[in-house]
Amino acid sequence: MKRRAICTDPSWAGRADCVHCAIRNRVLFATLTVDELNDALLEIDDLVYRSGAVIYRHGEAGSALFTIRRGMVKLMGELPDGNQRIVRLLKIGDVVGLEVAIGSPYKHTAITIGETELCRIPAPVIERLDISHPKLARQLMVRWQNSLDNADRALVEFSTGTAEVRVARLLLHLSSLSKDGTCVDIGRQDMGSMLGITIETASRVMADFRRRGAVGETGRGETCHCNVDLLKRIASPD
Amino acid sequence: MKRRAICTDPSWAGRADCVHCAIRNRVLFATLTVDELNDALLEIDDLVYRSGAVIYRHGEAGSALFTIRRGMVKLMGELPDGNQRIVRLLKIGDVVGLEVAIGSPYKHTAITIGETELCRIPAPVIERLDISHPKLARQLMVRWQNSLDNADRALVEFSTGTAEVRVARLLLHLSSLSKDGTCVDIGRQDMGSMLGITIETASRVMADFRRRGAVGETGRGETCHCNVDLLKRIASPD
DNA sequence: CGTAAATTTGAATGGATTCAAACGTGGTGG
DNA sequence: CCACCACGTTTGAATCCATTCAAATTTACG
Repeated sequence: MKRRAICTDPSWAGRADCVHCAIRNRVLFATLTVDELNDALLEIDDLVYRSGAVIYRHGEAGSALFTIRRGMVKLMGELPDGNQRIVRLLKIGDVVGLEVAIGSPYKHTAITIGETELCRIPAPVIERLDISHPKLARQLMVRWQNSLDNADRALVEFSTGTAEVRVARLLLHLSSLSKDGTCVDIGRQDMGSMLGITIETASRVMADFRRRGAVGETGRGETCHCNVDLLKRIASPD
Repeated sequence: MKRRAICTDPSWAGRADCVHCAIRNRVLFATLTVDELNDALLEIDDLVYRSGAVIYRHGEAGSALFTIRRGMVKLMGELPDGNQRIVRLLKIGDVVGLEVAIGSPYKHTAITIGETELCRIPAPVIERLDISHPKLARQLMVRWQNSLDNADRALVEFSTGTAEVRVARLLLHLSSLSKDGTCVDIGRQDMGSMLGITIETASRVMADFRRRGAVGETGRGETCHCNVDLLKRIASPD
């Protein structure tokens, strides 16, 4: 189930437009002017999904793409034999479901990690803006390249080396998303699915990291503190 | 070293334009008209690289992108600690170095597999066409999505499961590029680098496949014949 | 408070790596 | 033409890392 909300950001709660959005300079419409935006505003919803909610499923005809305002989204790739793997983790400012911009059905199943707030942008809005505002096309291309960089990173960093090295690299990646060393604890299941290892191995490595002081508790159960220097040394042994 | 050639395709040898190109409907300029193409023709070179040649290196400022007319290209991703991994294999009709279209430096090191013929398209040509012909922008987006699909596939199919399963899936992928069951033999080194396994393991699996009749010789040393049905059964065990 | 789900830990197994050596092939120079 | 070297491939044996299966423990939540 998903809950409808007209913007839950405290700084501009109650407004239904992107103009005053706190993360506007980081999202798809960064290059559009206020006037240009007004066309699209009426059709853009701000939605809050609970943790573990399915945004869309692999193969569905894509009717909209999304921008992440808060939280995180995992894209799941599925094998013919059933078991699946996390292909990418998307964070604040990232676009979910970019493929609908070229009329393609969704290529993954998108699931939220933690309570997540999304702006839902219907495909026709993109089409319309695309024709009238060539700058948006460039923004879309930048997004595609960004996704591609992430995908390549998942291959090179998160699918190569020992389990220990992979976990270290993932923790470094997650902690780089926030200023301080804190990073969201994404659960052993997701960790394993992202790194191509089992949940038991992920758990063992994390337990070992805790013993060695590479990670520590932050107090809140959802986050953990990372010893960046030590993790870096583990991630690329000289 | 690379050798300059004004189109080596026998069917239109000697011509210096794309209009009569045998694979034009599969490449970037498929949607452009003859008139629209004429602007760009003078600056587009047709180049033949020998096997194992470096087209460009990771981090270089991208001055051009390329279309593959013949042969194959591997994109190498590099880890900070030196060792590298094949991120993607590009085939006929694919674009190499798409990132220069948004002004980015090259994200990989691109190396040819077998003698390979490329059309070199300078970045300014893309920029110019992009402004005057909005259809090209869409073609570029389609290419990006294509690369993304390949990247995701590398993760889900080629980096998950046992070595046996991965090799089977790679052979199926390679054989799907040609009509019959033949597929280019990409060498154990590349095979391992693509699947995240060692050359010894790749060699052992291939030897086993030969014994079981999953692959056979074609006579020429560069290609091998695949038993698609058997490989499919190995690739996804029920 | 009690049940379901996620995490942790242990012990045995298995698959891939590592290190080593043998093999085949293509090219170079005597 | 053949010896010789370089290079990629193949095969073997020992080791190591991750998985599997199982059980215990903790956490989340109605």
